[in-house]
Amino acid sequence: MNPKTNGYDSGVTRTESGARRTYNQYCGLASALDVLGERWTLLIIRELLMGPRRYSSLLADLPGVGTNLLAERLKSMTERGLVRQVQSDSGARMSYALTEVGQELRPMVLGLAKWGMEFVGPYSPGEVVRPHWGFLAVEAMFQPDKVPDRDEQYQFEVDDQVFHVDVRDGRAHAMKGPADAPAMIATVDAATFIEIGTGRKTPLAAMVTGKLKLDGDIEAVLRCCDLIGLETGALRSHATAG
Amino acid sequence: MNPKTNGYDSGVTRTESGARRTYNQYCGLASALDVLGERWTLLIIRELLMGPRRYSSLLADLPGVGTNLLAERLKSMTERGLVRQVQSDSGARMSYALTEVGQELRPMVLGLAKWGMEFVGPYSPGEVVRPHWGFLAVEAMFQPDKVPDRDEQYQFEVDDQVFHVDVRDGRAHAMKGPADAPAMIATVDAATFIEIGTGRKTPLAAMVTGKLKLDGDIEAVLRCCDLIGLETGALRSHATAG
DNA sequence: CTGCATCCGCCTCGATACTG
DNA sequence: CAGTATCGAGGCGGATGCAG
Repeated sequence: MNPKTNGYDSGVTRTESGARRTYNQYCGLASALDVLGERWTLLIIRELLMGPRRYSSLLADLPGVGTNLLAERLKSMTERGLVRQVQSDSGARMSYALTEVGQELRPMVLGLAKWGMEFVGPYSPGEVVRPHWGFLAVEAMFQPDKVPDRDEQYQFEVDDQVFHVDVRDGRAHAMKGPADAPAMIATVDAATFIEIGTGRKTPLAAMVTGKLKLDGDIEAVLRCCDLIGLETGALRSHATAG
Repeated sequence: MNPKTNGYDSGVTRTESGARRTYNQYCGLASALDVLGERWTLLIIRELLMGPRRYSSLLADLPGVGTNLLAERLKSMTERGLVRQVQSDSGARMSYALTEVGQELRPMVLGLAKWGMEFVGPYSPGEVVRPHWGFLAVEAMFQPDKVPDRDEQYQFEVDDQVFHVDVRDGRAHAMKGPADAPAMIATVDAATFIEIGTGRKTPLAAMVTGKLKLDGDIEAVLRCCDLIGLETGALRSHATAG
């Protein structure tokens, strides 16, 4: 509409001390991306969504980040109120935790994680996998309209990490740690777990190759698969056949 | 062997033709960010969420992007199946439109836009504003539990753009173009509209300074404000007083 | 050892010029 | 109008330094 003389400054805003690249747009999404859009930021938030983490722990689970960049991102996120430093439970060392504002990103992060499942290819050695990412994957895959009627728990043991899904009053929640009385226990390695989540591998196929072990009531297994949107046709017929 | 080039770089995957920086993580979010995380990509999707757009139109509404980068992003998004080229309604020229996969990003984009509202400061001349961003702002601000009982329409005229909210059967939808029978018409400039959305300015304050004009039933205005989460206390008392 | 800060090479980005 | 080509600047990644 206007010619190019509408007085903007080329999309880059610069200050004396910290040069920071902003979109310079008066818009909620642009402002959100000014905060979150730089490299690694949302992955750091993904890590912190599962609880407070130490600097070195973040560094270990985000290979390639570079220590200076991680420190700079954490500082920036702290200044903007997404992250705060908290006392680590064991000792006087500090951990980083999400603030309320940071926690508000959970639904969007989960939505992006689910959306991105479609772009996850077959697992290739050399790619980084962490078992606790399966926790978020399960949370992202919840089908709100498929929550079982009965209250029960499903436990997942992914590599060395244990978490469970708690179904209660028609709602499902993902929780860290073991369940009190799991109706089903799935034991699996992290890569296979993600691979099943993407739909590239069915639970049955993973069981056949020995990558996945399922203990407990077969009906509970099927309800759990329905809850997280996994295909159960082959598994169902296999169960009745076996 | 050169010690700097031994092995492979973690975090960077390189192919012969197009070098592309990926997180190299077997995770849905990381894959999503490999697709969406580069600069300008999500802002291009924001533009396309409101309908097909021409190349030059995108360029005009994304100042600072640089033509090469816009072309490269559109090509990449087309290859990945987020975007496709469609026939423009007027003439044989091509426009860019979101595919089904691209449309699936709407809730996450709206969520981020709403979240980012908190980081939008007061409007400073020099920042870019576009009236159609108000369309997305309204969509992002919908309070699903505050949809009015009665079916009605609210029309918004932001600079030269007209859109409306259609309330029907307990659901609200944002639509392009004028309403059939609007119960309320708001006329406002784009900057003020976003400023109200962020909560930095109340509708009443904007009316007093002449930036916002509200026509129609005062009760409809109040219902509309409730629907999009705007503070109505002062407006309500002002209406009864006047 | 943890939690950063500094330095350096490279790749992405942004602006301009240019072409069909 | 719809891009492609080019080039300088700076963000990013990796290695290293250093204080507590």
